[in-house]
Amino acid sequence: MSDILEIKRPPHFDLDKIFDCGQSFRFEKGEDGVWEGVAYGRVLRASQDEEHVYLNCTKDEYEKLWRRYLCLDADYDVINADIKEHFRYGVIDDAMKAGDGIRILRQEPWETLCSFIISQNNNIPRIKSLISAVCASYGEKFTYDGKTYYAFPTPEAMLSAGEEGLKALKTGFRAGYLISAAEHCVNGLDLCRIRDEYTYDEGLKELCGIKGVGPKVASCTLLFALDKTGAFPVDVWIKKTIDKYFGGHLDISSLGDYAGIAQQYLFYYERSLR
DNA sequence: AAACAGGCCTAAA
DNA sequence: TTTAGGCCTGTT
Repeated sequence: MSDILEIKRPPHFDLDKIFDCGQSFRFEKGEDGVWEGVAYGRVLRASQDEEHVYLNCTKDEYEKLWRRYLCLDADYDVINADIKEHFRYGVIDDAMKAGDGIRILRQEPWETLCSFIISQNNNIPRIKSLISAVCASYGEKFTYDGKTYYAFPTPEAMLSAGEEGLKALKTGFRAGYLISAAEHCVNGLDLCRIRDEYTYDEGLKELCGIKGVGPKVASCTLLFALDKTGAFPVDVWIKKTIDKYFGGHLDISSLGDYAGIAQQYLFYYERSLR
């Protein structure tokens, strides 16, 4: 077994909500209560109790990668206070209470883009199984702790899989969209540059230039991977929320720098009512 | 059986 | 510029 790093569990941090709120698709909770998944080409195992969070990494790896990935570098008291200032409707209080503990992960840009391309017109179990199939077929295989895992395929690997190769995995009409995204990335589209140098609006415009990427997929990529916490993805659940609590209209530009985190609270809350 | 699932594209007004 | 159908596949 590898080293286990123990860190103090901060307020507003709950692995169950983080991995179950719909932002990521490659983590599963084991019988032992440990969340396991592959990100950035490595296996992460994470568990928690009241006081601590436990991670299968060294202090160095934590500082370099997982601290940021898990968004343990952010102060959610500050973020939550900002959200409360920007939302005047009562539902936000219920949503923040229900969703307390969610953190917006910093996922891999390319993987996130593809994941949300795959998500369209699809349900979550199927999204997960499609992503898993794409990784197993075209991702780099590696071994960790005696078990086999697959990284998410690179844009080059996705391209060489070809539309037919992806369709064989039952991705359907999304296969062409994945190829389109891969072409953009292989031909110079630098997602990290969108993260580091572009505004939200510039990033949205750039991503929507990819065939098969519209406002929803683009804003999910901006929010879940490219550090644009102001991005506010509107899917069917958020549409429902807007109709139900906001009189059918919501001026997204007035919601502040953390609108996307509020969106995730609202999304989680509305789904919890099912 | 028909509708729907964490949208987007295309064609047509 | 906005609005309806259609789309791969699977589940209810």
